[in-house]
Amino acid sequence: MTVSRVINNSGYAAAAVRARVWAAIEELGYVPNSVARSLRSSRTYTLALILADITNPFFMTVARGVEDAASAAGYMVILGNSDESAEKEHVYLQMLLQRQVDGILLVPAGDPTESLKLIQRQRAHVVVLDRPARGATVDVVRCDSEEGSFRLGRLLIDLGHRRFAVIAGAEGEVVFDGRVRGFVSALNESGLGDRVTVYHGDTETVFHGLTTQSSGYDMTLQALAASPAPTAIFAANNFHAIGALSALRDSGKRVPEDVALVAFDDLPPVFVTPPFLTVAAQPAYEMGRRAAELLIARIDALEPPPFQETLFKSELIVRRSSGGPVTVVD
Amino acid sequence: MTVSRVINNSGYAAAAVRARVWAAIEELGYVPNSVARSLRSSRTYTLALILADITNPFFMTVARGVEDAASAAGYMVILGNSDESAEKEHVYLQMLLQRQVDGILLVPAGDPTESLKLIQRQRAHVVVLDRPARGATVDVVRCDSEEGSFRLGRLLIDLGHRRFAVIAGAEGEVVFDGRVRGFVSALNESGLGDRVTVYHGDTETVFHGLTTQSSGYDMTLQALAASPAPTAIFAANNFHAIGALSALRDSGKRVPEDVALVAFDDLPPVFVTPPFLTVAAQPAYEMGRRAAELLIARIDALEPPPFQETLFKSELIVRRSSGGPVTVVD
DNA sequence: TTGTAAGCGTTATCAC
DNA sequence: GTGATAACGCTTACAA
Repeated sequence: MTVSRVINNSGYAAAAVRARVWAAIEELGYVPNSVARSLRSSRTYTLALILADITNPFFMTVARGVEDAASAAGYMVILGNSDESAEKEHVYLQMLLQRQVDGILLVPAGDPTESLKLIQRQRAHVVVLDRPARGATVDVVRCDSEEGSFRLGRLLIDLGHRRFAVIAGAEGEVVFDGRVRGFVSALNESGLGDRVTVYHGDTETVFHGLTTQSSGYDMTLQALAASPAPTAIFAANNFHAIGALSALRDSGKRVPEDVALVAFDDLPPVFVTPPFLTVAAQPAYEMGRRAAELLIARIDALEPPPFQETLFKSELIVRRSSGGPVTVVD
Repeated sequence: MTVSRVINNSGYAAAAVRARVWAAIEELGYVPNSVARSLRSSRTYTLALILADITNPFFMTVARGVEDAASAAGYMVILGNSDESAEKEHVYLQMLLQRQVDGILLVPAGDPTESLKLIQRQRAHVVVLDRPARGATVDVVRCDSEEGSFRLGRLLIDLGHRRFAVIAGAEGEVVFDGRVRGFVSALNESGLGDRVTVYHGDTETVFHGLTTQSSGYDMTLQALAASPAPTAIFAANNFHAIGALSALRDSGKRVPEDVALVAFDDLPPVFVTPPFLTVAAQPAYEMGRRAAELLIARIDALEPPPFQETLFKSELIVRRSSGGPVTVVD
């Protein structure tokens, strides 16, 4: 007991005793057992981060933000890749709740209600990351994709484009839906709603690096074959954009001279030389950090603060791929 | 007790009782507490992965391999970024050992002996990843950088190059040293050892995305200013390579027509379109997976298998940046 | 200022 | 087949 008090620096302990305790700790190489501590205190100082795939540069950056915030507050982070499978997510959740993690940062694979119910029944804390959680009572940290996509649409319109293609993931995926909606509503607002064709990948291609990329490739070829062909393409995420770039190159189209290309989601600047794509970039690191901070604040809070949705704005980064003003005869 | 037996499917339990137990579990939403279980069994089914920076595409891929192997075996993974700081590594280690993780996958920031001593004193298991652990009794999983770099050197020689620059991280960093050594020894073998200048970044630039990139940029400018100027450059990692590409572009040099460029470490294909760099690529995913499998095998082993070093070969991927045969008058 | 008792939720052991 | 008992290592509450 005295040792416990010394280690935790709580309660009384004579200076002499304290010194002796530390000496003994040093000599014996004693390491406190946090498992026992957790059992007693029902606090593990452990968070979990469930995301689609750490291999996606967006999530990788989010993860770094989460980890930084967590470790600054003395928490550790367990990582899980759901691969956009609600079932995998469910399995992770089970394991995590058994482990009594203090909180979970969840990028939900599908409809989050089931998962949230599970989590909240165990009285664990959650923050939903990157995606909306309609009608649920949780903290949400995400980026306003709709608004970012809207601005990309406006940009293309202002440059003079009048024929558009959108290449996106499966219909019904919240994230893609928001992006498509934002882009299209910019067109609608200018009375160009009938000048756009939206291509959807299948459910397999949701955010999976190579898969999504090749799906982006295929859809771009389709779009280019249409008549009249689009003069501008909006790729709903970075993998799609890369696939689109390949397809355009293979079709002998120059970007941006022949076809303009804009995308949602930036690639970290280290990877692309020179940065080329015009994008609406999500503040991935900040999102991760904020989500973790929010979660920790909720965990530490004596009385639960009201739930809130933190909506980041994406940053419009205009680079070469969107090109300059064009004159479209149509 | 009976409940415990039913849940773990161990020992006797009448079918009727078992059914009643499961029914009750369902009804009450009972979730077993693995913290208590761990306290009792001194097994947490948790691994830790300490790496330099998850934001590095190499480590990100390693992490995915680790996570896949771990979750397949029922383990969870705690992630830690050391940022190449031995001190941060030490802090993580302390926390992890307190948490009684079953095993640690360590990409050591500096000399690993201290860390290994710490880990082994707690009777936790370790696998050292990506870097050698000279003279230590541990499992090591890494890639033979020296051999891969050697082959890149040979490639350039065979193409006819006779003036080389090497841009690398700080001298004394094991990883860079190996790569430089491999490359230079290829030159030595052909009597070209005096035709190479090796540039070293400072210790700040070890594997940190933007920092390393800009250091690669600077070193490349230096190399190009030398007289006679190199006709081929070897970048010791992917960030250096990207910095080199920028510097070459900004200097008006075409790659590979004016200067050939090869690099160690590939970038995942999603990041680069079209794949352009000639590289010695490490099998990052496989390395992570294998390391985790090895660690788990050791944890589960009744009697400890002998320690082993698993040395992967890097794959030589010849792409455009190395160019075709050249005739160097020198 | 220090130490005793009890309990956190499991499971190994052994009686019933 | 089932259940009582103790123990894993810690901390809260209270007694000395």
